[in-house]
Amino acid sequence: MRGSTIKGHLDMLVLAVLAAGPLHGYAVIEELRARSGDSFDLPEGTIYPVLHRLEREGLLASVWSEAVGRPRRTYTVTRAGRKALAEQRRAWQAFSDAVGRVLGGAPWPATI
Amino acid sequence: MRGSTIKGHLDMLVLAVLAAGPLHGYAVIEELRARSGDSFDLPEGTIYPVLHRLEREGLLASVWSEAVGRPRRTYTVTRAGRKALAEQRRAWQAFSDAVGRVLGGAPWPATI
DNA sequence: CCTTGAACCCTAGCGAGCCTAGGCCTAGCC
DNA sequence: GGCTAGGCCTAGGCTCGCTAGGGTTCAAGG
Repeated sequence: MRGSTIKGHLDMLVLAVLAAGPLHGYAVIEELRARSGDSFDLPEGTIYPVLHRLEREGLLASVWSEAVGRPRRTYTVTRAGRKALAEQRRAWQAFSDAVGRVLGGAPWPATI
Repeated sequence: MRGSTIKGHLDMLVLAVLAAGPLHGYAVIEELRARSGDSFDLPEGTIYPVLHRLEREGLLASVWSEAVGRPRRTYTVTRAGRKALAEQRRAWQAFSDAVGRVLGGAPWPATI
């Protein structure tokens, strides 16, 4: 999954894995890779800025923990974050459905 | 559908509507809007550059026609365009499935 | 007649956002 | 000592959709 097919949906993906439980940044990358079945193999330079932005926007909160000398920053989804995630899931569904209709060639959704 | 959720998938969408039959640029916009159920309402400044690029890449071919004084450029999908579309459909399916797995929370696809 | 709006075409440049490419630290193994 | 894996970070590049502007003809309305 190269070339940024992901564009515009990354926030949702990060929020989704963190909604299942707090993780530190590096673990978010591994979790995304695992859940997607190796489809999403994102570089650190992609994830860290997203985490920082989401925290700045109040959708994530972070705490520093000390694990055997190594400092880690663990992120948790805030209440606002869960709300945003729910909204983004809806948007994804709408987008995905719309793409499906265009690809399917049907001018109107088959299921009304 | 604002904010470029579409990013990275627009080529596929344009190829898809043109694969159903030749259209001119303006009609591509209307067809995308119609098929998506008003989800994709793209400005001309988005579509025209894409059409030009796809033609430059050999995925589309165009002819100028004269319709009652108004010149039109009608686009057709080339053989290479159909091949690219097929590939992009596969990529979309893979992407969409991967997103589904991440959102679903399953580390492995439920349907093997 | 003149304006408005729809149907068509086009392009320069902005801006959001992902990624490349670098940098830093500790722990553990050879 | 050197190397890898686990962890953190950021400046800047590049891609690409979109904004904002430009043009034309035709039909309708004032």
